[in-house]
Amino acid sequence: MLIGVLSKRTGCDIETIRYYERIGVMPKPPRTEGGHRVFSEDHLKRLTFIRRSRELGFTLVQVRDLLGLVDGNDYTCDEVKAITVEHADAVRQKIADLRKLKRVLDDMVSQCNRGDIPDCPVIEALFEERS
Amino acid sequence: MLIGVLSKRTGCDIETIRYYERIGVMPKPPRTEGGHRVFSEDHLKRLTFIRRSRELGFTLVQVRDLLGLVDGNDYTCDEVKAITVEHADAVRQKIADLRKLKRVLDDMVSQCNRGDIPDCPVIEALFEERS
DNA sequence: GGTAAGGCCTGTAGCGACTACAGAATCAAG
DNA sequence: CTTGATTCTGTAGTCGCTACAGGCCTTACC
Repeated sequence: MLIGVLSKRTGCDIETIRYYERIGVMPKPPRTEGGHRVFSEDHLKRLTFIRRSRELGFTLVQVRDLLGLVDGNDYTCDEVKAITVEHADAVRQKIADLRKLKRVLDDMVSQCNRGDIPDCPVIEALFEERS
Repeated sequence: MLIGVLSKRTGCDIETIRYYERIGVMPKPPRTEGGHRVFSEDHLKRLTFIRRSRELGFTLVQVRDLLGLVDGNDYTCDEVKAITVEHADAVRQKIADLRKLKRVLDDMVSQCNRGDIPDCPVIEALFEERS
């Protein structure tokens, strides 16, 4: 399977696949005589794992860690769980932050009902130091 | 006021202030004979505006747009509102995405109660293609 | 006036996770 | 054998900073 096929089957951009190889999360595949990469089903499986992890917001460092556990083949559920829980916590924190932000933005917008006159309350709010 | 003072009064890192000047969101300040930057209260006001906007998650491009309106001095409330509403929408979308994500992560973790044995359900889930 | 400590300067490179080329080589189909 | 699609390498760009290195300037104290 050439890189274009792998790309289509995983939904992962060709450039990104090559990038993953360059940084070492995907192994270097064998090549044709002309130098084109040839991928196997194992490669597909691994790339799917990476994509899925990224979709779930894991960083590439975390993906590398997870893959390290999988590759070592001696991982325990607890190790994996630890990485996942840590990530879930980070997501929870981010959601909380964004909600706070959203409230402030909505507040600002709600004061904005004066149509086309200047002296916008949003601008004034942005010149304030805190909230 | 030298850059260190401005930094302390705004909470904005010195390197960042210089970066803002480089990309043109902060104006080039006058200098001492020796070449040190000298800032005024206007600079402080502008930097506060930038910081606050960034804290609220506006991109620097949006900040530039907002500043453009302020600088032009002929902005209308509607123009500012449009930028803010657009941003608020993006934040709303991001929150929704993260919540979906969090549910998946929590689901995965909740299946993870087998202590120190291998065969982790999280890993298995990551090898799946969708959810 | 001398000196030492701190602050400031420029320029460059790095982060994360890609994305976007240019210009050349290779492959598959007809 | 030719054509057109695919793939190759290598480099540079994105965003919003951050982190140096190796200097110069300023200020306070003696």
